[in-house]
Amino acid sequence: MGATYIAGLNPAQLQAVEHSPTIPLQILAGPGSGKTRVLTTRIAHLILYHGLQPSSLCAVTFTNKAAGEMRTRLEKLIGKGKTDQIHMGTFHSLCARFLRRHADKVGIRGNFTICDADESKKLIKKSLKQYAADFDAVGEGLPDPGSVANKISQAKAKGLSPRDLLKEIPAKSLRLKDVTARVVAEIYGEYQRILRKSNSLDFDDLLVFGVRLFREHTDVGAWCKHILVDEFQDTNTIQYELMKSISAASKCVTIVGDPDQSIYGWRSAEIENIRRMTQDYTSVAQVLLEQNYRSTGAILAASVAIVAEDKKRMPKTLYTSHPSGSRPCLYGHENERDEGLFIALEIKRLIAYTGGMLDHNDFAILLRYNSLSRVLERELQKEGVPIRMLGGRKFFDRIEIKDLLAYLQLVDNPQYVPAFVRVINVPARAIGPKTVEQILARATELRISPMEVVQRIHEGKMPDTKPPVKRKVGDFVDAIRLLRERAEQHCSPSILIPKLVQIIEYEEHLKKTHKDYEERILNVEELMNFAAETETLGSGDIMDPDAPAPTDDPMEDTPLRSFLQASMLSTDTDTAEDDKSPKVTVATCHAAKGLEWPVVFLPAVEQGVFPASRAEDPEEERRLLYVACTRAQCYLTLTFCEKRFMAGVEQEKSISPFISCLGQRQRTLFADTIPDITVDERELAAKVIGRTLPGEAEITQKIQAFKDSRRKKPNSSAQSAAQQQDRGQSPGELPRYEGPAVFTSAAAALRAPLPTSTSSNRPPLQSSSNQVINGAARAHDKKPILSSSGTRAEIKSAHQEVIDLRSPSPEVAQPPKLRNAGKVDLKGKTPVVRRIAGSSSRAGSSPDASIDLRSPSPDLEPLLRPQGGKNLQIKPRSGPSSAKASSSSITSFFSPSSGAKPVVRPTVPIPAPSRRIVAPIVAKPSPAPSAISSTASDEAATDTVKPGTKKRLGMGRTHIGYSNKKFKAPS
DNA sequence: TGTTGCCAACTTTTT
DNA sequence: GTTGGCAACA
Repeated sequence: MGATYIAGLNPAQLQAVEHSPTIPLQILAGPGSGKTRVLTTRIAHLILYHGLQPSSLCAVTFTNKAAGEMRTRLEKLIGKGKTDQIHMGTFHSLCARFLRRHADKVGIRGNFTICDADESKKLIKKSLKQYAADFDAVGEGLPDPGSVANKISQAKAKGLSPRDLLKEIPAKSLRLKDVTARVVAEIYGEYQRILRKSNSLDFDDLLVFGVRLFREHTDVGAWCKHILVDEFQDTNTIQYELMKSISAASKCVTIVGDPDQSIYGWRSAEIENIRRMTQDYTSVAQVLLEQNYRSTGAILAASVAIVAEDKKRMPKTLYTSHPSGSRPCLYGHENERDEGLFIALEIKRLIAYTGGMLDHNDFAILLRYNSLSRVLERELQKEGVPIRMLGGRKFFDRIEIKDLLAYLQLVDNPQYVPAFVRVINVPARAIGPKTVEQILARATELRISPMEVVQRIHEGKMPDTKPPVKRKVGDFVDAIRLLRERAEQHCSPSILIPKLVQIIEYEEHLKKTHKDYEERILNVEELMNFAAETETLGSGDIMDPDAPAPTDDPMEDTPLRSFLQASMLSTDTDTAEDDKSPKVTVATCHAAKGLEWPVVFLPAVEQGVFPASRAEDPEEERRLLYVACTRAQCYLTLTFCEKRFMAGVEQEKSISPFISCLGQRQRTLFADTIPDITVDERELAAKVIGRTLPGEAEITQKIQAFKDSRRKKPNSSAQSAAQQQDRGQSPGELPRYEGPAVFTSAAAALRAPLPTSTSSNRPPLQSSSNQVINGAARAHDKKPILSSSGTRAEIKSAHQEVIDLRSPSPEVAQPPKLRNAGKVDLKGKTPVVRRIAGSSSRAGSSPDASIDLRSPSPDLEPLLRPQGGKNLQIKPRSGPSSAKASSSSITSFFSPSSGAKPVVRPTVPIPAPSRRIVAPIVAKPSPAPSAISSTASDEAATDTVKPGTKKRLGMGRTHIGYSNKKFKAPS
């Protein structure tokens, strides 16, 4: 059938799209294999070809962002009208939608408030205090409320009730484990009671009640003729149950997933669900998408090598039609500052050497966890590399935002206790914790909400209240009442919020209580923008478009409620950013799922980070690294440090076992030098990402400009000379910096047993256009070409000048002494002033508000950060022989048998290599054997959002506080 | 009751 | 390097 929307699909993709709508289907899709495209095309096909009503389809994604992306694509395929009718969203948002409508069927009210993780943790913490004695009895302190919250969440994800938990615990046991389990079960019960009393559901409850709703009231899900689930490998038990109950009538399911990319086990995701589905549904078909359209062969090879070390993994064949390209770079640094600087300079270098074909939007730095971003951000800022932080609910977690939302929540749902507690004394009304406790106790006693209590006090209906309290709560009660009247007239939040801010004089409150009030006021404004945006998006996005629902509850589906729900269920990743200037994305590996960038950096590929020291499942960590690596299209750089500050302590680090276990292959899969961006290399990159290079003249000019900028660093020569002498070096001498990648790989190679399988040991440097990476080719695959022999890596003599500029680390390595000295001088006993993130360049920021002592003035800057000067021209590094010669000394240093604490560096300094191993480059990749023209398929298969193009990232807002530090690029 | 300052603990990932 | 909790004071 020659429908245009299926043009350009490869055979496997086509098979998935055209698969019978009545037979359950599993699409197992490797990274970059076009799964989102297949999913959306299948939806279009179900509607356009099979004639299914859009409103009879349910499409579930893992994040709002993915849902948005799917929506955009579908609108292009089938138009906005049809797209809007599809039930689309995350499991959570779908449940929320249906629960609003059918709340009464599961014993809740339609105006329930979604309790966020923060508030539930507070509730749990409060409950936990009552159990101090229990833990005292076993000689322990109270456990972390977060861990209790986690356990409760896990129980819910498995569909277990408090009673179910209690059943598993031996009665009267005094073992810590059992005491904890018992307390958790009891707190779980109490927590649920509080939530019910507050007319509130937490994230997990949305699913729990959702399952209950669909399972017990089959009519609620009767519309569903086909359900499609994305990222199925990350569904947990309750989500699986939800899928099952929604599809109970039709039994028609399509899932897309990749067991290799299962990274949410910690959130109770069950890879097992894939197998389970084949049992629960009859005659489930499987289609494998194994052609990668995203990455170069070398990147895919290295990524697959990492994940293939998981022996329990189902082996599969991934191949790419892209050429091999340069190998991912594995680069070591002395510390995280050097690492950050290296990344900053490498970003600049790649932009220059591609003549600006790449801009900042094309770069991502993916971190194992957020706190790794701190040093990195600073170094990037110093080098003027603009970044955006991606992910988290940072915006909605801000004090000022939570305060305002709490007011609105209270307006919508007066029973919601967490909001009441939060804002009863905001702005300060002299109602302290004691009074609040009394009000709460009163509420419990009278079986009414605390809001009702203060209303009665205010109205004088509560006789035994002391007069001051009556006076104090007056403003509060009036404010809420006024807002409620407006809300009842369906007044939109974008009007309500300014009104609220005005009547509680919130800006004045911020000025009084926060030094950085300006930022916070801007955040408040941003909240208004967000409100306006949700309104224009239309309620169809929030509320169920199906069944226009003339219910008896006049409060249902108010703009306010839609807004609150959107606030609770969205991450700021989903929301717009108004600053469209190109920025480097910094994100966690988890948040990067489903995204891709031409260039990806992966800092801290170290033991204790990959895998994270607290990680429970190392294989999941391995997969996480795999997911991160496979985000890269052209260039991938893994870095690690010898030393890193963690939790305020400097720790010796070694390279991640996920890399070192590769043994010999580490050297064939990864380069220990940064890629040499030759003309060929540039062209290859342009082809992979489907762009056109600027002319060579322009490129040459950009390169020259970059070189000049590295040479002419103001104030640098004197400073760096001083710096060098400080380190006992004479000016002009190469600082002691040894490319640790060399010695680590050497050490690792000797430590790890050699791989036995010859096929897996094959160097990935083949010049075929179609490359089998791992495992055997399947029958239905296009026959990939395998270059016959393990091609010897071509050794190119380095282009000296490029090397000089390309190796930024030595001349800019931080002398710790000097840095510390600077720190002490500046900070000393000076009281710490809260940092105002990003405000320094903002016009109108009041100069006396606060001073950021941590980012010194330009005059001090050179002292703290010596830059490479012209007297620091880098000598050619010595050749491979010397690197080899010194490997033995390093080996002993890294040898696990040497029990002594490792010294920072080997006694014999190892010069970094000038040897450059460059993967053979295919100038013109031949078309894939089976007839898909690479241009068509390239375009066809993009299954991800290109950062910076149409995607909207981050709440482009002034972020304050920990890990919210956004800075502007110095102009 | 509000404010300040110090100390300690904590840093995995998210709907 | 940041944040929250707690104690001491206004």
